[in-house]
Parts: sequence; C-alpha cells; structure tokens
Amino acid sequence: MPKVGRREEILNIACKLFSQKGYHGTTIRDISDACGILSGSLYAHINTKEDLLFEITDRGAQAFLESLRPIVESEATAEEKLKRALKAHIQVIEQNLEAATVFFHEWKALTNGRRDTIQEKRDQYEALWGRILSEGAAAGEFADLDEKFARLLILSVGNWLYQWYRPGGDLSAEEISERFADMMLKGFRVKKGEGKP
Amino acid sequence: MPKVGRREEILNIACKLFSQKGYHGTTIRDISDACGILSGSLYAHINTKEDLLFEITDRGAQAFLESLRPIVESEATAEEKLKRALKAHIQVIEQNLEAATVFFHEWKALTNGRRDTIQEKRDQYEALWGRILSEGAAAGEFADLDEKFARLLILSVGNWLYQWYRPGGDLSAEEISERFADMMLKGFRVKKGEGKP
DNA sequence: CCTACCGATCGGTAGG
DNA sequence: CCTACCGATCGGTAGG
Repeated sequence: MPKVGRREEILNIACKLFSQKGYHGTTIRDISDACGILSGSLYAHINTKEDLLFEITDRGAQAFLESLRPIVESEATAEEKLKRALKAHIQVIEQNLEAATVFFHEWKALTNGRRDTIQEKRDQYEALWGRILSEGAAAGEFADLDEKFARLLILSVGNWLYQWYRPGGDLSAEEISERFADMMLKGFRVKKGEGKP
Repeated sequence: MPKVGRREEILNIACKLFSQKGYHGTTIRDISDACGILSGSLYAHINTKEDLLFEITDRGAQAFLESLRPIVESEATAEEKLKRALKAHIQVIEQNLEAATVFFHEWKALTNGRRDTIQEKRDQYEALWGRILSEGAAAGEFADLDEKFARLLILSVGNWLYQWYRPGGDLSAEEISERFADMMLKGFRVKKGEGKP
C-alpha cells in the first residue's frame, strides 16, 4: 500500500540522482533502490520516468519566476531591483540546489510539449530580467547600456551559479549578490583620479 | 575493412549526437547508424563508448588551454589580455560549437581517472584566467578588485556562451568579446557628470 | 507495494 | 566491416 508522502520522497530522491548522474544516467531501479522499494512499485506513484523530470523542472521554473516577478513589479530603482533579483535568484538555488541543478542541466531531456512548457517559462524569466535593465536604461540609471549583452551577462552569472555555489560556504546569498551586483554596476577599471597614489 | 579517416568521422558524428542528446542519451547504434555501419563494426575503431566522450572533451580542453596560454604569457596590459582572452575563448567555441557543448555539458559523465584528467585541465584553464586578473590588480589597472568574484563573473560568461552563441549571427567573436569586456571594465552605472543632460 | 514478468534495447564480442 | 550473437539491463505492466 502506498505510504503517505511517498511521492514527495520519490521526487526528492529522483532529484538528487538526476542532479548527480543526469536524467538518462539514472535508472528507474536507481530510484526505487534508494526508496527501498522494487522498480515496479514505483509505478503506483508515477506514470513515467519523464513525469519525475518534468515535475522537478517545472517546480524549479515556478520557484524562479515567483521569486523574481514581485521584485520586477515593485517600486524601486533599477539598481535596487537588480541587487534584490540577484539575491532572490541565489536564494532559490540555495533552498534547493539539487532541483536547481536538474532545472538548469537536464531540462532539455524533456520531450515535446513538456520541453516547450519549460522553455516558455525560461523565456519568461529572462524577459523579467530584461525589464529591469530596460527600465534602468530608460530612467537614465545605466550608462548607454547594451541591453542584450547586459542581460546575457547577468543570466550567465545566474545560470552558472549552480555549478560552483555550495550552501554553507563563508558567504551568504546576500553577500554574493552584493559583490556581483557591485562589480557589474561599477566595472573593474580604475577611474581617473582613483588609481593608486 | 576500415575506411581511412573513419575514426575522425565517428568522432564528429558522436560529437554531434552527444551535443544534441547527451552522452547517456546517445546509443552506440545512434552513432553507427549515422555512420552507415552496424553497431558491432564501430568496435573496429574504438574500444568503448566512453573513449569517444573522453577524446572529444580532452581535445576541447586542449583547444581552450592552447588558445589562452600564449595570451596570458604575452606582454600586454591586463585589460588587453582580458579582451584577447575572451575573443580567443569565443573563437574556440565558434570553431567547434558541438565539441564545446560536449566539453561543457557532458564531461561529468566521464568516470574515474578520465574525469580527473578533464577536471585538472579545467582547473588549469580557470587558473590562467585568474592570472590575468591578479596581474591587473597588482599593476593597479583594476579598482580594488574582488579577484575571486571577478574570475567567477568572467568564467560564467565563458562557460555559458555555448548555450546561446550560434556562429553565423550578426556579431563576430571580436565584437562579442569587445562588448562583454567593455561592460565588465566600465560597469553599467552612470558616472557622475555623465548622466543625461 | 510485491510477485512475476515482458519485449526492447543496451554496450560489447567472436570469428571471419 | 559484416554476421551472428551475448548477457545485462532498460522502462514499464498485469494481477494481486
């Protein structure tokens, strides 16, 4: 008889295995073994292996979208929004690194409409970032901004984070987002009259 | 009888398929079918499927290392090196997008010592980037640089490039590297006395 | 959730 | 490079 909460447990276990070995590198038996049940029994809870991947990535997409949208729609300067958005992004990764890894790394293993669904949500997410930049440019906060490349720069940072960020390090999400935001806002270069004495 | 150049052809085909469907998502029969031979015949040219993955990723690693090393060791300002390095990085991706995709996305599917070999080369590559930044900081070219995060910023851009860059677009490797480098050097923010009139 | 199983496919091999 | 094949494993199902 199915255990209550078993489905969530299966999702968590699948999430962990997919993040470690990839979707195609993980078998139904890897998952059922880790659950302590037989492979056939898994199908009392799911219909297909791909269901697991879709549910993990879709929840990931939702988490990112729902954390960014209120920030974009809030009243604040573009700089402030950029910092908050980066912090929120890191926090979503922090809260579930494994799901974030699957979301970023394995979503293309989805087929047909499900892949399209995730693609759409990714596009929406990128568009929200774009709004922060275009509003900042329109408000004169950003110096003749190349919006396309600024967006690519930020998304690169965000999309690569899961590869190196590990919770429990010496820097919090707040500190990391501050440093990246500062660097992108100010640039590396020494300004005139600001160099070494 | 084995055809001359067949091995290279197999590598190219495997590279393409791995980049599209992933290493574990690609079967030996996918590869042999695309070659127009039977699956067993593939083993006249290779020993294992993983050999293909290793050879593709190792060549990728070499290409990146060999293009960056002379730039780091040259005589130039850190700014100049940063721009040249970014351009070289994009050019390596440009020359073989599929191999770059496999290198960045599939290398973790390698096992044991082969994975370690690639990991080491990745570390070397990242260290070379680090040298550009630390030399720029030491020379006073960069404003109180947070070296670790500057390196992460640049590597994020570089490591994410294969996801969106497509050869034949309206911008050359030169132009793309210029824009990213400019943005990282100058920052987004409008400087005092530089805003809108 | 188990028992018992299925057809298909997997990476790979022996012998020519 | 083909013929012919192998044992193992794959995702998944029927019936309880």
